Amino acid sequence: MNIQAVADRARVSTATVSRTINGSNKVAPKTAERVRRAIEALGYYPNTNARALGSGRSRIYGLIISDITNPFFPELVKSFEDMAVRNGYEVIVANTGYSPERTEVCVQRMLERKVDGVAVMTSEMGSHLIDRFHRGQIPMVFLDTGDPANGISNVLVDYAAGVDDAVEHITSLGHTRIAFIGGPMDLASARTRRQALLASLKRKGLGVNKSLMEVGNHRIDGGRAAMDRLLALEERPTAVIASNDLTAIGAIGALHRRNLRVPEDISVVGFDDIEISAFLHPALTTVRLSRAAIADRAFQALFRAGKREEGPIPAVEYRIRPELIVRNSTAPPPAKGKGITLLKGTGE
Amino acid sequence: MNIQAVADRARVSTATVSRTINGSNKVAPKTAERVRRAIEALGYYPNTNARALGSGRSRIYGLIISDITNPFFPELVKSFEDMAVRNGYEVIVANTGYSPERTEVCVQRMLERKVDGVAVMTSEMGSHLIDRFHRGQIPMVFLDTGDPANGISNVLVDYAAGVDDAVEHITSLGHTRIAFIGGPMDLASARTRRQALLASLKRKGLGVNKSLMEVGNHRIDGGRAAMDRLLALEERPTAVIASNDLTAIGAIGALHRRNLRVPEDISVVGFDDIEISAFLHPALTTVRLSRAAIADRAFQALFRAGKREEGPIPAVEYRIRPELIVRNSTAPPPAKGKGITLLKGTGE
DNA sequence: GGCGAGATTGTAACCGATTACAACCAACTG
DNA sequence: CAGTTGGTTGTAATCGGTTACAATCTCGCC
Repeated sequence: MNIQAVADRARVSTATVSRTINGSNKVAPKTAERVRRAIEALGYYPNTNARALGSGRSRIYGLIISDITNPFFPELVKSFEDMAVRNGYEVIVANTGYSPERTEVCVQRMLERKVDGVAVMTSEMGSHLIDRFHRGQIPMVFLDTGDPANGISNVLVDYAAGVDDAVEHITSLGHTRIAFIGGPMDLASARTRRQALLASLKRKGLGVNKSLMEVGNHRIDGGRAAMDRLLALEERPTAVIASNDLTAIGAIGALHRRNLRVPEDISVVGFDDIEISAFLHPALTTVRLSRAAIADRAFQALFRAGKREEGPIPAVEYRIRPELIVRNSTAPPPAKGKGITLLKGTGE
Repeated sequence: MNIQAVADRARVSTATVSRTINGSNKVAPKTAERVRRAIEALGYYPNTNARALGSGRSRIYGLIISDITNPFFPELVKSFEDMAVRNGYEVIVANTGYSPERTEVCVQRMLERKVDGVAVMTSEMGSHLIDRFHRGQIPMVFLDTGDPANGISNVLVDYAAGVDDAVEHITSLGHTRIAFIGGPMDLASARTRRQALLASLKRKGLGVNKSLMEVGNHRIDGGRAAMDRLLALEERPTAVIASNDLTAIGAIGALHRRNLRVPEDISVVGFDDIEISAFLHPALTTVRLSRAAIADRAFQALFRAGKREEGPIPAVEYRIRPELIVRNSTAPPPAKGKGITLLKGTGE
C-alpha cells in the first residue's frame, strides 16, 4: 500500500496524489476529490519516513526536559504533545536527568531523528550543544534561558511578579519573619527565584536575614531538611516561602512531624502549583505557573518558525505571568509570645 | 554529510560503510577500522529516516499510556525510554486520555511512524485496533490484558499476591472491619484488584460486608469522597485498603479533615507506591508495583520479538510480583469502645 | 482560428540509507 | 596449475515519498 496504488486507482500520477495530500493549491478540485476517494477506499496513509527523507522535514519536535518524574513536567509534556498531534506533528521526549553527559545524548537523539524544532525546558544545555542545533538550522525555544537576539525563542516566566504576589500575600497577613527555602544553586531557575525573592523583600522594606534563606533541592526531602534547620533557629520564622511545591510539601512534613500546625503556627507558600498541591492537607497556597501556557508558547514558537519560507529563523519571546493561588496553608502569624513555644512539647 | 562522504574518505563503497555501521561481520577488520576513522573524522551520523525507509525498521517503539499526569506513569515512561535509548531505539509516547477516540489517534500515529513494536500500558485498546497492529506485523506487549496465545506478549501483575500481602498485614495487626476503596469499575485493572481483594478476604475467613466495599476513581478526590461515605456508616471500618495510592491519599485527607488520626484511629494501605507516598505524613504503607520492572519486561518483550529472523512473532509472558512496603499509615486498631467514638466531636 | 497566459498534470531526479547479487581475490586442494 | 571455496567488496536496485521542470490543456481575446 503506497502512493503508487493510490495514483493508479485515481488515474493520476504520484505527484498529484502527493500534492493533494499536502494541500497544494495546484490541484483541480475535481481531481483532488478523486484522489481523496481513492485514499479513503484503500485506507492509505503515507509513510512518514519516506516523506521525511524526501522533504527534509520530519514533522517531529524534540522536547528536552530534565526529568519526567519531576511533577512539574508531566502536564507540560502532555500539553505540548497535544498541540503537536493536533497539528500533525510527533514529539520525542528526552530526559537529561540533570546530567551533562545525558544531555549530550539527548541532543544527539534529536539530530539523528532530524527534528524540525526543539523545545528545551531545562537549563543544562551548554552552548556547544546549542551550536549543534544552530548548525542544523533547527529552530529552538528555551524556557527562561533563550535569547531571541541569537535566534532562539524564549518563554520567559515572570518570577519576580509571582514571588511579589507571594510576599505581598504573606506580609499583608502580618508576617515579618519570612524564611525562604530555595532550590539547588546550580539550577538557573532556582537562582532566579531566589533573586526575585530577595528583591521583593527589599522592596517591602524587610531586611534580609541570611539565616532565614535556606537551600533545598527542589525535592521533598530537601524541603524537609531545610525546614528542620529553620526550626532549630533561636528565632523561628512565622512564614516560609518555598522555591517549588515539593519543597513546600517537605517543609510541611517537617512541621507536622514536630506537631506544629500549618497554617496556625507557621504559614507555607509553594511555587508551581503541581496537581497534588490542591489536595494536600492543608491545601497548599502557591504561585501557579501554568505548564499548559508554557507548552503552548513553546509550541507556537517552533510552529511559526517552521512556516517561514526562506531566510533566518524568526525568534520570538513570550512572557508568562504566574498567579497566586490562595488555599489553606497560609494565615496570620500566631500571637507574640504564645503560639509555637506554647505548643512545643505538647505532642504525642 | 552523508554516507557517500564517508565512503569517499575511507576509499570504500557506501555498502561497506553501511555494513560497518550495522555491525555486519562481512567487513574485514582493517577496512572497518578505516571506515570508523572516517566517520569519526567527519562527525558523521546516519540519517534515521533513510535507514528506516531502506531497512523497513524504524528503531522506534510506541508506548501507549492513558495519562502521563497520572503519577503511576512517569516512572514507567522514564524506565522504558532509558532502556530503549541504551539499545539504540527511540520512543514515541501517546496518551489515550481514557478515551476510545483518542486511542484510535494513538494507534494511527504509531502506524504512520512505522514503529517496530508497541507497548500498550492501558486497557482502552479495542480488538479492531489490535488487528491493525497485527496486520502490520507489529510486535505488541500489553499490561495484564495481553494474550501470548494470540501473539501478544503480556506483563502480568500478580495483584492477588500483592493484595494478599496487604490483607495479611492488616489482619495480623488485629483488624477485622476492613474497608476497600476500589477504582472505577470500567477500568480492567481496577476490577482485577477488587476481585483479588474479595478473594483474599474470603480466604481469611472474613465475611465481605458490601457496605464497606466502596468505589473511587483512582484519583484523590474519589478517595476522599469514598472515605467520607465510609465515615458516615454506623459501624466504621478500622482499616481501609485503597486500590491505588492517590485514593489512599484522598482517604487520609478526609480523615485528617475530621481530626481522625492515621494510623491511631484508622489504618490506611495504598497500592502502587508512587514516589510521593514515602514522603507523606504519615508515610503510606502500600503495595509497591515496580514500574521499572514493568517497563523492563515490556521492553524485553518487544526487543526480543524484533530480533527474530523469520516466522511468527514470539510472544512471551512475564509475571510481576508486587511487594508490601510497611510504613507509618498502619497500626493495630484502637481499643474497643474508645478510640474513634471518643475523638468524635473534639475537632476544631 | 490562432496565440499566449495561467492552470493543471506528468516525468523523473532526488533524498540517504539498505541489501541482493555479482565480482573479485587469496588461499587451499587435488 | 586449474578449480574450488570462503571471505570481502562493489554495483545498483530499492524503499516511498517530494518537487523542479517540462508538457499539456483550457480559456479569453484579437
